[in-house]
Amino acid sequence: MLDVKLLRENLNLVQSELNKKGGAPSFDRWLQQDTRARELKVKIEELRARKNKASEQIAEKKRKKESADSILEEMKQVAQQVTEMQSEQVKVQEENRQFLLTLPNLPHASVPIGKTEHDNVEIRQWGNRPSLSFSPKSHWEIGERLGILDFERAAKIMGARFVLYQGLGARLERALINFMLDLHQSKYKEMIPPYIVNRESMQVTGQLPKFEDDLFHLEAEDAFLIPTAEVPLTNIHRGEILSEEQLPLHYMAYTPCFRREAGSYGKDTKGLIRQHQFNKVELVIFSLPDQSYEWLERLVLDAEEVLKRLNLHYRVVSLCTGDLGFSSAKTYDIEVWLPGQGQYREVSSCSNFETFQARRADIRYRTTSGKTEYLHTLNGSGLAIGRTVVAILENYQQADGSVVIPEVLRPYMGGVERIT
RNA sequence: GGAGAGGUGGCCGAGCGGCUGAAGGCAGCGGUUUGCUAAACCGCCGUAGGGGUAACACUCUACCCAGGGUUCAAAUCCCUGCCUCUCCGCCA
Repeated sequence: MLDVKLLRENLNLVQSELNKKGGAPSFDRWLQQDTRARELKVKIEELRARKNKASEQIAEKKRKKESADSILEEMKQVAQQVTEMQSEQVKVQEENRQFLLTLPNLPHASVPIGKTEHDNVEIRQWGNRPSLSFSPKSHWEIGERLGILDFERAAKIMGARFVLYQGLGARLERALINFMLDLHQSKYKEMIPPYIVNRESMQVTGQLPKFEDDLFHLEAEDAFLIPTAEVPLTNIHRGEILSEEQLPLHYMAYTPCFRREAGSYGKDTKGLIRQHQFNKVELVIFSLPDQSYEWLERLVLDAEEVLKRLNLHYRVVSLCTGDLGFSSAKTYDIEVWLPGQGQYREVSSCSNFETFQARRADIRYRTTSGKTEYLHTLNGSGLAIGRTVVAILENYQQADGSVVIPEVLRPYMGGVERIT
C-alpha cells in the first residue's frame, strides 16, 4: 500500500511513477472520496464530543435524582445523526481502501525505465557455458530417458503441469533442498510455515485482491495454497511492533509452491519450467529502512552463491520498471544458462518492497527514540528447486546420455556421482 | 465431531450499564536515602489519529480479541466470527 500522505501531497509524482510501471488509474474519484472521508471524520468527532459531555450530565442528574428528559430527547437525535454519518463514513473508507489495495508499488530511482523484459538490464555474469561436443538435449528428454522424471503418470494422477520424480530424480530434488538450506543456515533462521493461508495473509504480500486467479483456492475454508513461502514468512510479524535492536531479521523456508498459471496456457508446456506445484527455498529479510538496499545486494549474493557452488553459469538482471512485480520497488532476477533450451531462465527473483507490504501488514519497529515506523521487507528465492534440477540435467549431461552430479551434492546423494 | 470455560495495558490480575483509559501488583523510567549493591520511600509510566505549541503544556476522538446489535450512554447486556484452555470421541 502506498503512503496516503504522499498521494495527498504529491499526486503528480505518484502518477508519473506509476506510468513508468505500466499505467496509472484515475484518482479523481479517490480524491473526492478522501476529502469527504476527512470531512465526515471531523464532524463525527465533534458530535461525539457533544454526546460524551451530555452523557456525563445525564449521569450527574440521575445521581441527583433529577429529571434528564430534555437532554435525553436531544441526544436521541444526535445519536441518530452520528449513526447516519458513520454508515456513510464506513462506505467511503472501505471504497478508498479497496482502491489503494489495487495500486502497485512505486519503482526505486535506480530501476531502469522500460516496458518489457527486453528492457531489463544485465548487471553481471558468472561462469561459462559448458562446452558440449554434442547437441544438447532438453531436460525432459534426459529425465524421461533416465527414468527420473515421469510427466505422463503425473498427468494421470492430477493433470498437466505436474511431475512425478522417481528414484534418483526425487533424491536429487531432496539433495538440492538440503544443500540450499544448509548453505544459508548461518545467516537465515529456518522455518516450516503453514502451506495454506487465509485471505488477509495473501493481501499483505500483494497476491490479493488483484491476482486471485493465479491462486489455488480452498472453498470450504476460504483459504489459499501458497504460491511462494514469501506469503507465510512475511506474515509472521503481521500487526507487530518490533524493536530497532531486533532488526534485521533473516528467515528462510523450504516449501512447495502452488500456482494456477492462468494466462500462460501454451507457454513452457513441456518439462519442469512451469509447473502448478514446485519446490523452493525462500529467503526473507525484515530490515531498517535505511539499510534495505544494502540487504538487497547481499540477498542476491546469497542466492548467487548456490549457483556458484553448483558451478552453473548465470547472469543477474535488474528488472525494468515495466517488468517489476506489483509489490516490488526493485527486483534482481538471477537467470541460469540452459543449454537444452539455448537460453537463460529465471531461478531466483530478489526484491525490495520497501514499506509497501509493511503498510498492508502493519509491521513496524520502535526506534531507540520511541517513535514507531514502518520497516522494509525483502525476499528472494534461494533458489527455485525444480528449475535448478533443469539446469543440472542440461548443463551436466554427457554424450552417453548420463548426467554427472555436481560435487557439492554428492554427499547429499549418498555418494552417487552420476545418474545413468 | 460433542460438552464446558475463557480472551482486559510489557506481564499478572480486578472490574457495579453512567463518576473506568480502566483498581491492585510485577517489570520499566526518574528521584530521595545509601561506602557499593540490595531494600525502603516519592513520582512517572498504553497506542493511534485530529486540533494546538517554537517545542512542551493543553485538548478532542477512537481503542478492554474482531465485527455487528441494544441504549441518551457498553470493558460491562445480546448476536456472529477468530483464538486459547479442559473433558469426551476420532485420528497421523
